[in-house]
Amino acid sequence: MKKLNCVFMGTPDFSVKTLKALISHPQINILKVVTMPDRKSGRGKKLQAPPVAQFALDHDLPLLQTENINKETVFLEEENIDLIIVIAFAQFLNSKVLSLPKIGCFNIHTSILPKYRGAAPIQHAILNGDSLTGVTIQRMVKQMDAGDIGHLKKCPIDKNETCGSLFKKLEVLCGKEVFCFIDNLCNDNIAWVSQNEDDATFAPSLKKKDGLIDAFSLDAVAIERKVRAFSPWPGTYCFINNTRIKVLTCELSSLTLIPGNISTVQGTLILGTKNGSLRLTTIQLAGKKYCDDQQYINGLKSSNKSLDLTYTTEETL
RNA sequence: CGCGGGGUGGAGCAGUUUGGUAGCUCGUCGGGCUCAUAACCCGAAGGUCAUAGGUUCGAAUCCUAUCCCCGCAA
Repeated sequence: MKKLNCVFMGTPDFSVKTLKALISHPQINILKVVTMPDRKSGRGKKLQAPPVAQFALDHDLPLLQTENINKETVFLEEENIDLIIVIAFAQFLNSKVLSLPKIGCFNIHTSILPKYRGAAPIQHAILNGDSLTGVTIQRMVKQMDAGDIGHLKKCPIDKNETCGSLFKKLEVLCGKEVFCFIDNLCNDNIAWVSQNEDDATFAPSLKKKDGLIDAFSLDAVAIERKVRAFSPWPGTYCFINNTRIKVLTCELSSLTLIPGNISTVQGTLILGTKNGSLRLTTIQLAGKKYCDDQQYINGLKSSNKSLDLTYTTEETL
């Protein structure tokens, strides 16, 4: 049987496992890998290739790095594309690109569509305290994540799940499911299901500023979810004694403190919120390594610093 | 050359400005107290102060180079 000519579009680490899975599929021929251009990033602002680009280079796959695929005139003249697989690509495809492949464009999305359409479905699932998420493969249309669903695999969310741990689970799952989906596609064994627009919700990408822990306006349960949803990126933060700290992990506490009050109780660091209180179990001071609250308090005691701490939501002078 | 913080017993920190005995809060080990304890009391072990040079009678501290870790920003 003739192999399917496939174009893969993706950018971050997350999409590499799916590309790997596609490579391993006997009926897939990777015609081209499309990804974002190299960017200056990291400490020192060095030019860095996106993980997918690096993978393509390492495996001698034809690579196209572009800011906007819709403007790649040479690419748009390709005539022998059978399908396009898109996962975490961070670009919209216009109708010209969507109509390019003979079979279609398919997007792998990490939520149970139509819930959490958009860039950050995993984060929002944790943020909302969901116990179930999944991998959905849909036929792409002009409206984002709104196409007919051809494949769905559900995945539970543990109580202590962080975004990082869920990402790891889902990236593996994406690889497996895309393999399975290709099988079904080849065997013409897919029942396409349209999405119910009334159930659609939107999951916008998180920004660094969204990571602020506002104990005055959020309750303890919401903050605890937020810390998990924002871990490891972009991370949650607040200010103690006018120093920026990251909160890496926390847990609900039964102690009662007024909102925005922070204090050390039996060697633990407790923050009062709008409703309930939290123990900040792992924190990180700017320029320092992460440490648990006990160690942070040991350091305070040692340097004769006061144990009377002040919590704020922004830097003040 | 984007901006900045840091490396000191097992952990977290002070000490560096002004060079002169290695210090604090914990942990560990031993002992005591206790019905008991993560509580309390007494004692002990444990450190080439990131690395390499330099200045000096003398360097954790001052100078130079290198390595490593991290925050911001992207």
